[in-house]
Amino acid sequence: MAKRQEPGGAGAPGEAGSPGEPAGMDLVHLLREVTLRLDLAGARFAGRNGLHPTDLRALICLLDAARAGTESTPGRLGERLGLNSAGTTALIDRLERLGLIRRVRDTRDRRRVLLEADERAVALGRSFFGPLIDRTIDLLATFEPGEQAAIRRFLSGVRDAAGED
Amino acid sequence: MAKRQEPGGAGAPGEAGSPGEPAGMDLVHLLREVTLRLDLAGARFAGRNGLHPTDLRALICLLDAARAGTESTPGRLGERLGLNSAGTTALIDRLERLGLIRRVRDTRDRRRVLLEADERAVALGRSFFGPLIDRTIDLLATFEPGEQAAIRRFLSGVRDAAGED
DNA sequence: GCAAGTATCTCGCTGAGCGAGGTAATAATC
DNA sequence: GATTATTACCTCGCTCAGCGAGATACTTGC
Repeated sequence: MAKRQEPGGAGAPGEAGSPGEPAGMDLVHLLREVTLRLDLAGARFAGRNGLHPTDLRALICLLDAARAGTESTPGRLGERLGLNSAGTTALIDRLERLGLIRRVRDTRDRRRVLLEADERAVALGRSFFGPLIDRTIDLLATFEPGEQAAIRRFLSGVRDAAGED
Repeated sequence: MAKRQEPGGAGAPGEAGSPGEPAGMDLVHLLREVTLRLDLAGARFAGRNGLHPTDLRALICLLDAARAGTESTPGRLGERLGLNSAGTTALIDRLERLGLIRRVRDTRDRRRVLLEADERAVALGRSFFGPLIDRTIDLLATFEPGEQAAIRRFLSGVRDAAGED
């Protein structure tokens, strides 16, 4: 499990990855590994709570939107998760059956359905992200403000780079 | 889409996120968003190439192992992806049917099957990660060495934090 | 009021992944 | 060196997430 003990600084300096790879490549692999680990952690948590990885991702989207003060609808959620309308309906059915969200008809445009996250969903999200958040914030405290800004800028850049095709 | 335009420094100093959230929380959300985007990019790429998200993740694992000089077996792959043995067999069947990997009996321990990635798999992996790698490396070039080290250390920390339960 | 457009849902289907159990090969015990 | 346990992988039957196609309900423009 701890097989990723890189040479550290013992190898050729300035070329931490495999020979022949451009410098900075190790960071790309690291980033990839982070996403894989977070995915697996999400899948484990989801399974433990009787839901699927997609369900958890959907909850996160809904809580995100709620926090940002944006209204959530099936259409938006499906688009954000890369699901078609049928899959989105099934997803929302599952979440509603579990009592995590509610469907509410929009009174202005009565074709639309608004999705409201239940208190239970908030609690569930917190119980998943809580420990991770604590660890991340502790970790973050070990960095200088300038370093934190660099990390922030880097992640923003990667986010934008991943959004493009 | 660009709704995440935070106040910057205009609000209460040292409290960049929503009110009531601990400082550094914005970075946690950012990290989450990065993983979501990378996941979606992977799913899109997978779909475009006639395979599933899991298939792509499996390929990445296999290529990783090959790069690290480690032998790959169904058991290890399944464990790494969180699949049980039946699912792992089906996964390997798919990849083998597509000509992306080969099964080879280990001559030392003839219970074991070694998984070899085909040249096509390497090319496929490159075509997916290539653009992303280029952008990331370009992005990375805009950081001081000290900042790069901070990013590296942060990602390592998150990776380890996500690995624990 | 009617046609066109939009948001969501329903139906039938495919196939990824699971649980249970089977088959070789190796290791341990006598 | 036969017997039992363990390891590594595979097969079978099933469930259910997600897809494509089409239906339904509502809004908007003429």
